[in-house]
Amino acid sequence: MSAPKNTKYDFAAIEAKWRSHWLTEKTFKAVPDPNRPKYYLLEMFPYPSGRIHMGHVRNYTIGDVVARYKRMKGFNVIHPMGWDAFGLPAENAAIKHQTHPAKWTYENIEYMKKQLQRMGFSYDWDRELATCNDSYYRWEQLFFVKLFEKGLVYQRVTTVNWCEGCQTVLANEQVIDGLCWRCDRQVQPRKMNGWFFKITDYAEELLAGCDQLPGWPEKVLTMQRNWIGKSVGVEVEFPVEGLDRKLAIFTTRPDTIHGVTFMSLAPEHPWLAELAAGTGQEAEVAEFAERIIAAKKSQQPGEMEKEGVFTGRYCTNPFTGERVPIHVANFVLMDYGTGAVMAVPAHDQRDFEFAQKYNIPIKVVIQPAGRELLGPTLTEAYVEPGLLTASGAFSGLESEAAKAAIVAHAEQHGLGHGRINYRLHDWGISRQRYWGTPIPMIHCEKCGIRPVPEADLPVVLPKEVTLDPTGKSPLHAMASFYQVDCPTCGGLARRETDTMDTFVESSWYFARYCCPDLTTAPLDREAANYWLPVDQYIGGVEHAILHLLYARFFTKLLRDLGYLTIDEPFTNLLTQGMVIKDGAKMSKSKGNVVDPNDLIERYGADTVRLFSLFAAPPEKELEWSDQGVDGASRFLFRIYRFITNNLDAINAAATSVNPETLNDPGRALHRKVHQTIRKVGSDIETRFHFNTAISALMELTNLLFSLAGEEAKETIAPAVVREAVEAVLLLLSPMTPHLCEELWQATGHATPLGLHPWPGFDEKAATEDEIVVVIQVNGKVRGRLQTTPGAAAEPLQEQALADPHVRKFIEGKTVRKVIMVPDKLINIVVA
RNA sequence: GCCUGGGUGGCGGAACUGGUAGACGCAAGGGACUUAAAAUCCCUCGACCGCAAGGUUGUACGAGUUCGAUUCUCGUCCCAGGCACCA
Repeated sequence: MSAPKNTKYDFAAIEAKWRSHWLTEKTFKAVPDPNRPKYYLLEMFPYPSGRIHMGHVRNYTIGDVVARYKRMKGFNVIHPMGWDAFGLPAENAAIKHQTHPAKWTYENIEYMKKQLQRMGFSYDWDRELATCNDSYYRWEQLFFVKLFEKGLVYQRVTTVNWCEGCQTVLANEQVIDGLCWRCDRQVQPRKMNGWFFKITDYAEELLAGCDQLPGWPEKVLTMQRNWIGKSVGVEVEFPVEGLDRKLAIFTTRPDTIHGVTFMSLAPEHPWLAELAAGTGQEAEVAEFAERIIAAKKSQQPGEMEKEGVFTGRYCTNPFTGERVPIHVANFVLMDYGTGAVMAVPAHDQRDFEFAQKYNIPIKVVIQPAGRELLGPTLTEAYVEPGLLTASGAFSGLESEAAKAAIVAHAEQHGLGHGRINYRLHDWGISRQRYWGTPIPMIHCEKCGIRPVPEADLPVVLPKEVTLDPTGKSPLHAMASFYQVDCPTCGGLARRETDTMDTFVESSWYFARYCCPDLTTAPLDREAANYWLPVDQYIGGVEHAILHLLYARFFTKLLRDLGYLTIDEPFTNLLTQGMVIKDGAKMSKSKGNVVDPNDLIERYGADTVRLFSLFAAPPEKELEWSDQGVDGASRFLFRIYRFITNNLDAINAAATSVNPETLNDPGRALHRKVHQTIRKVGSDIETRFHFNTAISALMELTNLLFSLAGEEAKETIAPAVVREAVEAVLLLLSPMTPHLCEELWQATGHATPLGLHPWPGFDEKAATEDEIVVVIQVNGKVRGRLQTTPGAAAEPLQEQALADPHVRKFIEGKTVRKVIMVPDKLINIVVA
């Protein structure tokens, strides 16, 4: 193998060779081995949308480097890949192209799998799974039935988020700014029957767990904490005048309860008509509520002006006995707390604005230190803590103490009780579409809702269907599917025709990878105990709430069903940044999309991998640059050329270096080799900064080429050159595995690099024997001294003071002190 | 409005724990090789002053702490992401 000076290497041939080698040899097959430490590396699996995009390339390249690195470090690495294969795009594409979602999906999987293999990712393909396969989703149905029996799954009618475009319901997490997360259409409230997972039962544990995840980015944890939205407060009941009813409100500010001057109810509050009845306000209240509810359907939520109407009825403040008028207000939410709010205009900005608009009294009950507030002169609500005033027996207490005292009082006198509220709602998982996991439930008129008996599972999604162009699920009208016998009474019953949210599949796939082919149970205890939890999870931040919260929740569910023993699925999380081009996210509409296929074709997979690692640290955005790719490609060509042009010398060289016998350039290269091994290892290990690891390797090769290339002035020991070449190949191999394997083989190695141990470094060899110490005068660099590490301070200091250039800056001034930082600098302070 | 991040050359980005700011790469300019181009190789490259040695200045802006600040503290401005009538 020898190459003319300037040729490029045949990356297509080299990559094809190693690609098929890895596949046929099953180099990356993961087998449990109790004697070796395991390492579970996982990247978020893709939706098989057709072809991979640059985001996948980046995500999976980062993961692959870590997987390969950990393997070389001696870990038993599991690195699986699969397909998040249920979902709407398949159904929509099938409708559009007159095909079947399964056909579309499996064809995409086949194509994308080839693409991933072309990138050289070190997956154990024997563990591949697709969630649309009944061998996968059948277990999900089993979980569903078991959870139903435990009361963690239930059905109810509620107002849901309906997307007309997708013809289905969305979870709260899937509604972004009032728009559908997938098609950007305005979401509408609609009353519907649906299935829910009781995630709120786990709210507290999910929240507390955030403190047990030091390997997660703080940003993601903050987002999850906010989403769960815990607030501690009290529920108090206000008796309604003239009706045998008590109006319940939730508040986190019981300390302000003596300042209540009105009540506000949500427009959806079920008591409105009853409250207004007989007061003369009936028509106005009904009309107002209707108008506001209608407005919510078409308008994006946002800050709107506070508005309301008096219901004509009063209730009584149980603490003061005061009469409190009840209003309907547009800013009160029905689905948080009780849908009714006690209004304290002096200490809540919303209530303040409302009270001003409708001339409702403002009663100050909290006074700040050092000034006195008066209701009529307030310009905004005072929301900070302070001392209670005009609050009966509680006057004079500090707000925090007053909260506790007032809650205690309420509980003692039966006026209310302490309560914790969460912003998090139960997870609605019913989807009215076809391409998903059938919900294994049966509706019987006589027996009610019955789960499909375990022996009858799975409920297979029927393949022979004709899709309706509107998106309406064919299951709803498919008698052969929905007509079943009731498992309890045997009478005619109706099978549930909704399917599950696809986030259910992605909530436990990481566990199924431990035993993807097991047919007798969803999970193999032993395998799961060995491999789980995932040591490192890598994916986009866009899943910070949705997928990552659901997966944490499901892990706890499966633990409580006895399938898993872990509490948290992912020990460490890396959220990689987006790939952008010309400052914007790649998108068809902007026309700035880069197709990985074209790049692989033109530069080879190794170059594409190298550039995506080099251009930015993983958590930051990556600005794609065509010229940058050229640079990465040049670097690999230079390595190839150097090694092939010097192959005979390298192969003839001794395999160990004797530092004693080296000349200066030889020692310099030897030192650089060991410094580079140290730096690349720590850059990958401690912070995934592949960009600096690569730049260190570039420095090493630059030195190697200048000292041992054709322009070199002095010849250096071939053993050092060999050492340098081997270090470059080993250190670079997780990033550009094909080329490195090829050159590794060419330099006479029989075992593949992928299974070779990561090189160690010699601290002594890495130590500089000459260093430069900077001389500063008043913090400004005025000179430099060459010395050896650990040189004595005194003579150095003298040398510094004697330096002719330095003298110019000291002359005529007194030296106040001299600061010495060993092996770094000398700062002479003069005045 | 609130909560996170972040602001360093023409560009992507380096700088460990407060110690030589700008590693590495890209672009640009100059040169070598070539009939020519591509490729490759060599040199220069924050700004200002200077023939040079060298000096001044410079990490969004303004203060502060320190012998010394991109790094720590306070204030201001700007950008990105998340949440947003949650009582």
